[in-house]
Amino acid sequence: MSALDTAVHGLRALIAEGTLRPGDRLPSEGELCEHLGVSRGSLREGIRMLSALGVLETRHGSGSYVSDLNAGDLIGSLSLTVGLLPLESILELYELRRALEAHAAALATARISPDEIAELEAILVELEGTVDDGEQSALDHRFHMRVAEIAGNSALASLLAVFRARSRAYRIFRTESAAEIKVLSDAGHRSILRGLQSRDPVAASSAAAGHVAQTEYWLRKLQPDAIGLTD
Amino acid sequence: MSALDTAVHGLRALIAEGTLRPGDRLPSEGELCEHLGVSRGSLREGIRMLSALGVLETRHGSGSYVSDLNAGDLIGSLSLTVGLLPLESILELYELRRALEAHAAALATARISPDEIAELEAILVELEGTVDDGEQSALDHRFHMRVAEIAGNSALASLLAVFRARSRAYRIFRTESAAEIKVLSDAGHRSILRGLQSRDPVAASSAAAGHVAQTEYWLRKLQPDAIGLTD
DNA sequence: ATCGAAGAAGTTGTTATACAAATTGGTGTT
DNA sequence: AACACCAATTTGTATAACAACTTCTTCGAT
Repeated sequence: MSALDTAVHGLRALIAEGTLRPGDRLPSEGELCEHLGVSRGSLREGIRMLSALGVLETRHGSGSYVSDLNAGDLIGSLSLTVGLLPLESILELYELRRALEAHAAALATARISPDEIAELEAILVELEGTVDDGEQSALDHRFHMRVAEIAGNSALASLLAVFRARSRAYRIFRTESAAEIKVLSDAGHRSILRGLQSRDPVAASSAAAGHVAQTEYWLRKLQPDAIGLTD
Repeated sequence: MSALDTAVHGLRALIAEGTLRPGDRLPSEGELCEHLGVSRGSLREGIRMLSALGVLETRHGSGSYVSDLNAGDLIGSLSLTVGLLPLESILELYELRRALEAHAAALATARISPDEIAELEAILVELEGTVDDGEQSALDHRFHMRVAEIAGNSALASLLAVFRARSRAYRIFRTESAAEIKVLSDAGHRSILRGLQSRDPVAASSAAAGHVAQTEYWLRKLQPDAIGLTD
């Protein structure tokens, strides 16, 4: 077993067995080196691996701390890498997104409050009133994020946030089909909101699925044009 | 910007802009240090972060290589950390799993072949004939994994594999309700397979959703007993 | 007594150096 | 052509030293 493996497994074990709990500060690097029997360099590489995965957080001059271990944050650690996926993988993620957005919409119908309905309404009004592609993208993002948050499952919201972050890189609102896209996109959002208002989970989820499928269709169609900045 | 950030962003940029492609070997650590202007230690920490996320792979004595960048492998990198999540998060993941297994079953109805149906049938026969909890868990795992693979979306299959890996830690087949669980579990699997055989996506997906919901119910109910080995 | 500045101690961040361990490619022998 | 061997390259590991930051204590002024 390599020194790096020793460090990673050792640290992970300290958390898994409860010796270190979320929020706790790890012993200093010096102590951990002695405890695990590895050099400081190897230990630091191990700490970095776990911090890349969202398990640890390090503060310069203070120490390393165990993160709040929740599904949402751990899933969020994927956001650094999804930007590297090729278009083929993105389309796979769209298929997932379709199922997840539909599920989120269905869950949201059961939990949404009048205030939240008004909030979504306000977002849509603003979205329908703008033609700037950057604003459209941002408001579209906010609308879907709020629905996912209202659904009340942080893992679901994080997963959708990761997927959407990647999708936004392909700016379909900037293509020559932008006008047509906006009309159908606005209608799709309205349809989702109607489903939420009437507390009809089937209507909301099918509207969400249809909306994502529509976006996916445009992305496939405009693929050559849309691939712009990978950020 | 810290030296570590310089290293991570520098490496990521080399991949994002296409200078380094999947399968390529990175320049040696010495060259990268000079190119990025950081020390070897900082560079190595950066490489470790990206390898923890499934973007790079390092071979002792040979070099570091860019991984096959696909959604499945990147999602698979979560498997190291989901084992650290508390039960509360696991139940969130179950809700996701319910939606995803249902989606996978629906997709599978459209793509499954007669051979694959026979394969699933064989797994169920074996599963129904055993009472050993380890075998039951393994066969249950194989059945669901095959369905996810047949669905043809590697990101979906990986995500479900990650979730299921965590669920298996809570060995509900070993509780005092094992007998009752086995009867309903077997029936649930049969129901899913019937949906696949008849190529009825609604039947298959609702059977899958019901099966997961049933498992989730048992986990909630047996929570105190079931929490055994986290590994 | 309270507040604030200064400083000491502790911790992580970064670099440099040296050597061990593994792979790779070539070389020469059979 | 096959094999063993060696040399070069590369990653793995350890150690040392110092910089940068945080935290807490101490001390002094108000």
